[in-house]
Amino acid sequence: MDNKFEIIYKTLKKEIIDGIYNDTMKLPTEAVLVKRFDTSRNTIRRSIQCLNEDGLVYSVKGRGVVILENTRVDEMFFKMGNFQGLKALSSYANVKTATKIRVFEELTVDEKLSKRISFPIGERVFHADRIRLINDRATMHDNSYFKKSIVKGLNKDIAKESIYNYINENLDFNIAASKTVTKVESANKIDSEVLDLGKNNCVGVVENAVYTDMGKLFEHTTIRYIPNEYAIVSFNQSDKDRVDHL
Amino acid sequence: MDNKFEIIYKTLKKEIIDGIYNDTMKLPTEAVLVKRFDTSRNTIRRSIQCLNEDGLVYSVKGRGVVILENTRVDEMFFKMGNFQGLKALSSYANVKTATKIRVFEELTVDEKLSKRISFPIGERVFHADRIRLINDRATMHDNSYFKKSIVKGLNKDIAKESIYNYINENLDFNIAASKTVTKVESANKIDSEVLDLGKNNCVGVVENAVYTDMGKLFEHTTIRYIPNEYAIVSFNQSDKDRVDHL
DNA sequence: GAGTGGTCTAGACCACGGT
DNA sequence: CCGTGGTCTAGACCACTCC
Repeated sequence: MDNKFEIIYKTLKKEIIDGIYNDTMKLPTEAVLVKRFDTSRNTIRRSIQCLNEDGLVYSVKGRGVVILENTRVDEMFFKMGNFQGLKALSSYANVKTATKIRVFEELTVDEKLSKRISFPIGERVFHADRIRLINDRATMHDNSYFKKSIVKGLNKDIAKESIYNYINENLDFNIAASKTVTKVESANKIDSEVLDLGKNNCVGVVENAVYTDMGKLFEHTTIRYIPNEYAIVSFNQSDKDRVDHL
Repeated sequence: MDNKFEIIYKTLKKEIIDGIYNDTMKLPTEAVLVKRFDTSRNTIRRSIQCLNEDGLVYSVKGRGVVILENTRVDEMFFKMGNFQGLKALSSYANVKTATKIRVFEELTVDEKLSKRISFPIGERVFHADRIRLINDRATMHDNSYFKKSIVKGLNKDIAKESIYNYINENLDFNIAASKTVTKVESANKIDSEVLDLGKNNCVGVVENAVYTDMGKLFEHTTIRYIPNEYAIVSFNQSDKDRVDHL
């Protein structure tokens, strides 16, 4: 799985991290890279685009491809694909995780639920309400709905382990993308009951809508998690022109 | 500023939102679009890439470009460029905003500060500590550091208004990108003093490192904000292959 | 004006999905 | 097998930065 543009991307990435361009803080010009890698300009540009998405470089017309200074933030950098994008602030070493199932049931989406999770009224769904324990502390509370028509054969045992493993290994679709809303809210009665909040009376909330590669929304999960344990990292660019006007 | 690929992008975006493709939930094939817009395939692919970045479509090799189902999340969708990416949950209508300056000073980065904000030791910086009021409520506390060598001539009056307007109108660089860490933390003593937390004892925290288009880190801001008022929205894709191994 | 990245063209071949 | 998107080439012209 190593395309030409990926090889070039990885090569340049390593060189940037190793500090080879620290004198100029710029990449060589596209023309130079074309010659060096004996490839076309489009392929070079594709590689540079990858570096850009990583937050390593930024291109300016007429000036060149500038290398962005490093920050402490980079130490925490990662890509978030789904709810696991919530990276534990504590190191992963010596972490004991477990899942406790509060509810696992099958039900039909009514009007109220439909408004909340954007599934059509009448859709049959699996509802899984789970607590995530880290080192015996209840740090996360996941409330998930899966479309039965897509995630066939889901059951309590699978929910206790990894639903995503089950999908990857047994079902005929792939997970393509997700849309996420992140908030901070006052803790409600359930939060204080099921999460180890300690003295804290607020939670982080992530609402996550997940899509199959057929374009179908198949999962909606609301995660409520305790403070001081998780972080989300992202890289953002001033959209040079395009504006969102949905 | 309307390139060909942008025109096509906007056209297709409108058609998707208008539901023209709702029967198949797929875009026409690239070949069809090439003919329709009388352009090259690369340009069509560029337009589709824009739609993809908006979270509207997802391409699958051999199958086509699938349109993603809509969700309630889309109602809140927006691009976050810097700290303003914290979108107020309350509507923007009838909102009175104000800024109160707690501290404005010039200082030199020492070792402790350097570790926190990734500016080199000895760098001269402006330090602005500001409270954002929305409808007379203290909802956000910004603690910002700007490199003096880059943001020349910053002063208290400018900090009271918009530093970004000042940069755009008076300085010779542009803002390129930012890296962000988002967390939830227990409120500290200062938080309870300066923010209208009410009964809440936690805050949302955004750490933001901002870059010029010369690749220079020039601003570090830590925003601490009250619960229940702000949300961050994002679109994420399963990186088909590329993995981050910095 | 010289050099740089941004847009665009018109092809080619490959890998995967569905029939 | 055919149709689809993914990769890649080898050019062209334009817009911007910087000297």
